[in-house]
Amino acid sequence: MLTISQVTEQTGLTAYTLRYYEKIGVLKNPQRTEGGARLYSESDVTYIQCLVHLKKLGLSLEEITEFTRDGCVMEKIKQGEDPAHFTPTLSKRTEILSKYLAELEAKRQELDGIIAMTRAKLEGYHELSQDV
Amino acid sequence: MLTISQVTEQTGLTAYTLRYYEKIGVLKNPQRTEGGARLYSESDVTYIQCLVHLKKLGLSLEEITEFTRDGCVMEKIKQGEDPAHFTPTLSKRTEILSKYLAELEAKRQELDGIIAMTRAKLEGYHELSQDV
DNA sequence: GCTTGACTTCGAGCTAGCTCTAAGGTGTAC
DNA sequence: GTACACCTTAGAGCTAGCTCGAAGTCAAGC
Repeated sequence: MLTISQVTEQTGLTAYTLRYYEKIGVLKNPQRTEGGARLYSESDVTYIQCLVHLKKLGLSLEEITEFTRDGCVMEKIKQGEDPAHFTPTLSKRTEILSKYLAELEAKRQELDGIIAMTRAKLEGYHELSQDV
Repeated sequence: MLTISQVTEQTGLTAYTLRYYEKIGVLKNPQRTEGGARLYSESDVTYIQCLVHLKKLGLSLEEITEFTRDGCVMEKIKQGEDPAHFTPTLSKRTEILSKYLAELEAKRQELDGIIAMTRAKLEGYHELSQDV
């Protein structure tokens, strides 16, 4: 188990930000010491690192919460809770995830376009500096 | 030449936003009618559409301004201004663009990772719904 | 027991990026 | 000439996402 300052080192987020995320519900309440200090598990940290990745891709905290809430359910299933219990919502969750996947892939196409554009521009520069 | 409301249709930005971008220097001042109304050229619109793309990728307005300012110089060169005039700064500009390209490619790698993760999750769902 | 340092909460303050309101000007249609 | 749609400006207001300060608690070391 890690303290908040250890988590800041591993994730690049500040302690302020971690507490803020907790306050607004993006992070679930972590365990506490008897004295009340936060204790984060390895899986908490993994979750936070995933969150940071998604943020870098331009997703809002709200979108990330929606996105990863899904993952939590998957974990529950894997940890042995009866999947039949979830089956009614499973198709809905599949739908959400598929939608996200499509969005991510659109984003990637867009990104590829920009990359190609940038490359072309750079080549333009190269030609200029060689010809002149 | 297009009015501001025609530009909102073509770009998806509101008139408020377009004027705001102009105020903070993200967009250059467009032409005006005698009455003072803004008139946007086709190339203005192309520029704005590019801006919107970059925004979707999570770039800040500041980054976009830095990024696209570069393109303006390229256009000047192509329009016949003496490239020798620019040669001293050309290597600097190449450097900036290269840095951006590297960033974009890192972003793409990250995105690919997330896409793979999402696909794996979806497959997990599929197996569950078939097995149970 | 006292200092030190890392933790706590609460709430105020801050930046980016819009979004809107109010008050007024312009231009075309009837 | 007046109604109406559409434009203008300045500046206030708003949300997201932090960021910080103040005041206090707790555990370890001297």
